[in-house]
Amino acid sequence: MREPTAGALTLHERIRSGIEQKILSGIWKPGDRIPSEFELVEQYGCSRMTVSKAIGELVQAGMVVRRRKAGSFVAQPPIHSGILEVPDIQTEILKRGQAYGYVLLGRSQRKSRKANAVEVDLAGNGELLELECVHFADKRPFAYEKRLINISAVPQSVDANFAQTPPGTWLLSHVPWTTAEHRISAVGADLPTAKLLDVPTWTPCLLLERQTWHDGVGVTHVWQTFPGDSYDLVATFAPSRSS
Amino acid sequence: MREPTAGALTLHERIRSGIEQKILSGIWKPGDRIPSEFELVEQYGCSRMTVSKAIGELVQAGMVVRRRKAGSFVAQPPIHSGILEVPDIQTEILKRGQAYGYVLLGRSQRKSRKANAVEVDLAGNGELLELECVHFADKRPFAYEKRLINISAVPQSVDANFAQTPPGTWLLSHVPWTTAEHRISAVGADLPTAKLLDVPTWTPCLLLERQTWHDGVGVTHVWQTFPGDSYDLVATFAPSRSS
DNA sequence: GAGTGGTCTAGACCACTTG
DNA sequence: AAGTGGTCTAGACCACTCA
Repeated sequence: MREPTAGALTLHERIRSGIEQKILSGIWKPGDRIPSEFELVEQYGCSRMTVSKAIGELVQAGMVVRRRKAGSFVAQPPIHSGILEVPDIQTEILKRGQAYGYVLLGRSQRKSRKANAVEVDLAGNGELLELECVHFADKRPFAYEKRLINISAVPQSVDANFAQTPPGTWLLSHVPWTTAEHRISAVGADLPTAKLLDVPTWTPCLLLERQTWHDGVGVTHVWQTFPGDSYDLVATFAPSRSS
Repeated sequence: MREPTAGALTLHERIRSGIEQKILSGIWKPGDRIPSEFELVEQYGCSRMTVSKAIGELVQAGMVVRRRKAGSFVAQPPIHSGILEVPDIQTEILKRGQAYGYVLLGRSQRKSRKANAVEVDLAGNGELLELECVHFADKRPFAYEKRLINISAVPQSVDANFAQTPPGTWLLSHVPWTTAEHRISAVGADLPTAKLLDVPTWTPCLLLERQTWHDGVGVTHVWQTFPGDSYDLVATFAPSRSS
C-alpha cells in the first residue's frame, strides 16, 4: 500500500489537483456538483478520510462549498478573491446606494502591436478588442476606463454588446476563476481625462492598472482612473494566508 | 465518546483555537516551539489525527510551521499577510537595491483628543506618541510619514530610539501578529509636504493610511505620502481564500 | 538512531437537509 | 427516510532530520 511517493504527489494532493483542474479549466462550472465522497473513494480506491482531506483543502481555498445531503459544489468565484476589494465598478457603485451609469466612448478591434509590451504580454500577436468608457455614479463621472481584451481568450467578446453592459461586468460573468495583478499609483489627470471626469486638469487621481489571467492565458488589461477624492481602496488583513 | 457538540465548537476547533490564542496573545512568540502532537494528544485526550488536523489548519493559515523531528513552531509573522505588499518602507527600499535613509522630524507625547475620531478609535482617551518622519531612497525623499502610536498598547515605545530606527520597523519587531486596515487614495502634495518630498506643490501623491490592531487593541495609525511616480502598490490575486 | 511530523486506513456515529 | 458531509478513533508505516 502506498506507492513510493508516486509522481512526487501524495494521494490527497492528486485527488485535490484532479478536482482543481476540472474547476480551473472550466469543465466544472460554478454551481456544478462534484462527485460525492463515496464516488471519489471508488474512483481513487482510497479511504474516505483521504478524499475528505482533499475536498477540505479546496473548501479552505474557497473553490468548493459542501452541503450535507446535497453534495459538494464548485463555489461561485469571489470578486477577485476578497481581500483587496477591487470589484466590478457597477457593483461597487450600487453598493454605495448610488445610481450607476455608463457610457461607451470607443470600441475597436485590431492586432496587438509588437512594440507594445503590455499588448504582447496580453495577447501575443493575436487580436485585441480595445474599449474606452466612463462610469458614472449619480450622474457624476466616477471613473475613466481603458481596456484591452484578448480576443483569443474570450472569443464571445466580439459579439458582446458593450454599449449596454460595462466590459468589466460582462467579463466577470463570462470568465470566472481568474488571477489578477493590480498596480496602483497616483497621477494627475491630463486634459482629455480631466474633461471626461469633469475635474480640473492635473487633479490627483488614483490609477488602477489590472492584468487578468485565466488558466495561464491573458484575458484583459485595464486602466481605471478615479478622481482622488471619489474613491478609496480599502484592504483589511487578518493574520492568515494559505500557500 | 464525543460530547453533544460541546460549546458549539468541535474538538479540533477547540484545539486549534487554544493554540491560536496562545500565539495571537503573544504568549507563544514567533520561533517558539509548540507542544508536540503527542503532548497535545495527551492534553486533550484525543487521537493524533484530530490534533494533526487542528495544527494543519494553523499551518494553512500561516501561523505555524512544522518541521519533522524538530516539532511545530510559531511562524514568523508575514509582512501584513502577503497579498497587498505594503511592507515596512525600509525593507521595501533595500529590496529595490537602493540606499535607505531616514530623518525623524518630530516626536511628542500627549493625550488623545476627544474631538478626533481617529485618535479616540486608536487609544480611547489614553496617551499617544506622535511621530513625523521622512524616508529616503538613495538620498532622495521617498515618503513622508505621520504616525500615532497607542502607548498603552506598546508601552516600550516611549523608550524607543526613533532617531535611529524608523517607527514602522521598530513596531514590526515589537508587535507581531497584527491586523491592519489600509486605505489608499490620491492627493495633491500641499506646500509643507511638497517641500519635505522635494517635489512641486500639488504633485499627485499616493496617500496610504493604515490602522493596525493587535489582539483587538489599536496599536498605531499611520499616514504615508508617496510621490505618485516613485511608488506603485502591487497586489496579485490567485483564486484562493480562507475564512 | 530516535523523535517528529506526514500520510493513510477502515471503520464508526452524528447532524443536517433535501426529496 | 436516506444520502450526504462532519467528525473522530486507534491504529499503521513512512520519511525526514536533528542530535
